[in-house]
Amino acid sequence: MSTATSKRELDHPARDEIRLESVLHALSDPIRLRVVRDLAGTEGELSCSYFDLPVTKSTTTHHFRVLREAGVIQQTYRGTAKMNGLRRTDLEELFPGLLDRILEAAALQGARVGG
Amino acid sequence: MSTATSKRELDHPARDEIRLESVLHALSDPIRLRVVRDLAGTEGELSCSYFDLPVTKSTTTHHFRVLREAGVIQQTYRGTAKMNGLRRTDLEELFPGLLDRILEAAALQGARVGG
DNA sequence: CTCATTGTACGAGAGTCATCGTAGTTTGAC
DNA sequence: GTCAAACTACGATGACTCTCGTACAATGAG
Repeated sequence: MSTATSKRELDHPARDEIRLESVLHALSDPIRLRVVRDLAGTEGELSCSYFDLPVTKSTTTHHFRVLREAGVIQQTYRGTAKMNGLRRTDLEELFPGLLDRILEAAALQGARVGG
Repeated sequence: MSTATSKRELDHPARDEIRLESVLHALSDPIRLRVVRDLAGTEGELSCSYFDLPVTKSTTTHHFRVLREAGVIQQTYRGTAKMNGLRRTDLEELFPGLLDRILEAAALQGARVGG
């Protein structure tokens, strides 16, 4: 099969378990904020290897785990790849408008600073 | 004089030096988020001693400094007191709507969880 | 089966963070 | 000058974070 989902399961917090403080902490790291911005600019999901981050693979794994455990992204295995998607709906229900404002703020700062 | 401002000066980042990551990090701590919520609910400024935080005075000082250095609050001495105010205008110019959304998210979570 | 791709687990190191206690400074009131 | 109130500075401690390297596991292609 071409896009089978593995039995390997990953722990995600339920929607009601997502804490604002954890989300803000997850997004306060430049690398993770960049990942989230890339995810937000894409329809669907992206594999971990899609991102060309300035850190090693182990560190990349770490950052994606922080995002997942904070409830910002949802991860699923597809073959050898691990696909990542924003939990837009959950976040929007819990914290209306928050993600969009943060993304907008990041874009504004990027334009200002030149990142 | 009754409300003189001391010569003791405190370092604040200029508006253009405020970084989104630092603001998010500053707000990702429960105690600091609570302080900011209290400040947001008040017209004008509040002294450090106004807050009844579950930590010692030294730790309180630490948290207010983090908030100040991130550009979230502005601090001035008035007598023996140190007054704290949100940098609403600066934050609104840099990151439109961000602070309000975070405050709203915190309020929603507080209502949900019961904080 | 073999192999390359993709990501994980583990341990370690350097750094930062939240917290405290004690001692000290600054201010205003008396 | 004396004193209390408000806050700071400093050092310490334990926890957590970001980073890495090496070794390992799961998958799909050949």
